[in-house]
Amino acid sequence: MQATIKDIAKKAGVSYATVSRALNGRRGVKDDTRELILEVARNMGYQPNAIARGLVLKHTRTLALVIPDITNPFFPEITRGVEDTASLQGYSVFLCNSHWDAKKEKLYLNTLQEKRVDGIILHTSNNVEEDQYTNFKIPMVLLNKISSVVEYSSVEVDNVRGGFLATKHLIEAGYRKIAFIGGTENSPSNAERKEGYKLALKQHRIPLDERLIMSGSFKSESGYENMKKLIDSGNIPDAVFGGNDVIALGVLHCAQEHGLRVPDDFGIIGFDDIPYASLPQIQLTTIEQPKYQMGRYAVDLLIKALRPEEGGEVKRIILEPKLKARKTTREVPR
Amino acid sequence: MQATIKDIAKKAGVSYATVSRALNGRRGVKDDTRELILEVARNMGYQPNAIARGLVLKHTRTLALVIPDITNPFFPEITRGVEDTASLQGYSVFLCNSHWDAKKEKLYLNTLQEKRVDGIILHTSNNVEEDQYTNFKIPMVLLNKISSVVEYSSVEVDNVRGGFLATKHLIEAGYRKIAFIGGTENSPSNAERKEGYKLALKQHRIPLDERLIMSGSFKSESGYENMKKLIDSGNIPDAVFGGNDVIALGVLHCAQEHGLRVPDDFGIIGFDDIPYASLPQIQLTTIEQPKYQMGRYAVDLLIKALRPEEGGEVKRIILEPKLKARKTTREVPR
DNA sequence: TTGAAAGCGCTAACAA
DNA sequence: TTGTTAGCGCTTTCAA
Repeated sequence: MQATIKDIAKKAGVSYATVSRALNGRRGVKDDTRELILEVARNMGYQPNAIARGLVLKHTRTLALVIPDITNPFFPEITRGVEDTASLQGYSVFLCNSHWDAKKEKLYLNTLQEKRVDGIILHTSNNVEEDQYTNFKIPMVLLNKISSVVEYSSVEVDNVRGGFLATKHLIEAGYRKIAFIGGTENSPSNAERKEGYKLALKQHRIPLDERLIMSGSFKSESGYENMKKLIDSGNIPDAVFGGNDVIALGVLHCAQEHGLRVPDDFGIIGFDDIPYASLPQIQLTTIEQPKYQMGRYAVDLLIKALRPEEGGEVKRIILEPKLKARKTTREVPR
Repeated sequence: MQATIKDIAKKAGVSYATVSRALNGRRGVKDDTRELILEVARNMGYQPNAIARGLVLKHTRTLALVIPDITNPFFPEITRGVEDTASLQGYSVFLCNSHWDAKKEKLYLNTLQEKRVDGIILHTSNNVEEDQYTNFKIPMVLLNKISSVVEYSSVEVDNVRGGFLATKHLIEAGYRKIAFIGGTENSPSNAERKEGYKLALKQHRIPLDERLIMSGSFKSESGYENMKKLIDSGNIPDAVFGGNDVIALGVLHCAQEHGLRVPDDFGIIGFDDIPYASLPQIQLTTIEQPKYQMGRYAVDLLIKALRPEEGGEVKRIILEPKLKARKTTREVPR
């Protein structure tokens, strides 16, 4: 059994209130007694019971990160950003994988409330019901936009701008027949990227061809399939903007299989800048999201919201996406 | 403020012990009162306080996973295995990144004890001091071998066998001058893989050339550098067994840069089978570790150890590594 | 500077 | 079947 404050009190011959004061560095304890108590505590290998403390203090110094799937290469860096920052500020973090499943997500949110975490960082699975996050009692910050009425603080990347940047790069590199192969239809991020795509085409007076706009899921196979459809249709684009890197890699694979020469005859750009993308054998041109920073900012926002003076207020941090021109697109002439 | 058991008791006009009984599905509560209580609880949006419960029950239904770095592609799948399994059994899991730093690891282990997690799954950073895990009060299972005297349960892959399999494959594919480019010198896993390498050479009567055995770190750059050294030395191998996939990828990059034709003139095999490895553009031959399963088994082992009847006993689960022959080695004639 | 005591929200032993 | 009560390990108020 672990030593408690009472055990120390007995051994040191003081009341346990004094032990608590000494251990917590509160003032109003004579230096001699403090030293004695600390000494005794050390000898007994005392470790404060955070559960008992949490019960009276009403906070647990615990945060939670709820994401769809840590196995998806987009999330580990965010997770590191979250964990590093939380740890620096004295918080531990629960990791929960929702498996892109709204039911599972809801279940997690519930247990996390029961465990009385101080705050939650959530990257929603899509397909979420409107009332999913209503009457929620714990501070929360979002890592992606949800279309719901509820308003939470969030840190996001400017997806419209990202989509615009991607498409503009393709155009400047001389590609003209540009397709958008996106992820899930009902994902707000996906919709915004598509919007940026349309914006860029318009600005450069390239007519929009609806047959070149596809959607599916945020997976490699979806990119492959959609690219194949495009090829089979005979209406073959000379470049593709993929809804994310994983999709883009699927497209790339399909393009190469069909003998399209990348980047000379066919350009491809992704979104996210997952670690794969920069591998020397891949060198995928993409739009970078500052993933680690997103995790970092989310924690900062959350911890600020924990302080009662600052609570309540909804803040949004919008981060800038950045073009990473690599080898799957032609060089832009200058 | 959240509703408590007392609030429910008051509203339902019963004692709060009865409420506790009803809520926990204990028998000895009249059906009518139970229904009433459940109804009231639902209306008040009651959520049990896991902290208070933990204080009296002396367990928290939480586990912790301590790994070096979730950003390292080897860990996300293990993590999923851990989290999925834990969640299925009603446990939440803390994620801690030690950054390959023994000090930080120790710090984490300490806070985790204070938070009274029920058990810990640990993949140690190397360079760990002998007494790091001694006088430790919480059940723990290890994901890699530590050279220390302390004995913990563990789930490991048979690294000697893995190293043997890798080298044997290279030999059977017709390569003769085979180098081992490993990770950190003091990593037990690394040492075991090297041992398997030597074993295979010996069995096939290929003389050991110590100049072909290199070590460094488990990073891509380390593989690149060591391969470069080999090339510069003039003593160029016709195949390399990399200490892990990331190293192997570095070696591959270097080899390609120097005009070595893979796999015809130069073969390369890794270890781990990280997600990158199977990318169509990479197709790295490697030794697979059952990562997800390792996480799963670790949790099973840990939860078993939590039950007092089964506690104490040290168990080891040794998993079989498997060859994944892909495109960076020649086909084995049959 | 120190101690006594209440109370955080819950479970469980005991009594009724 | 239900209620009373003690106690989990701690912090904090109040009094000494």
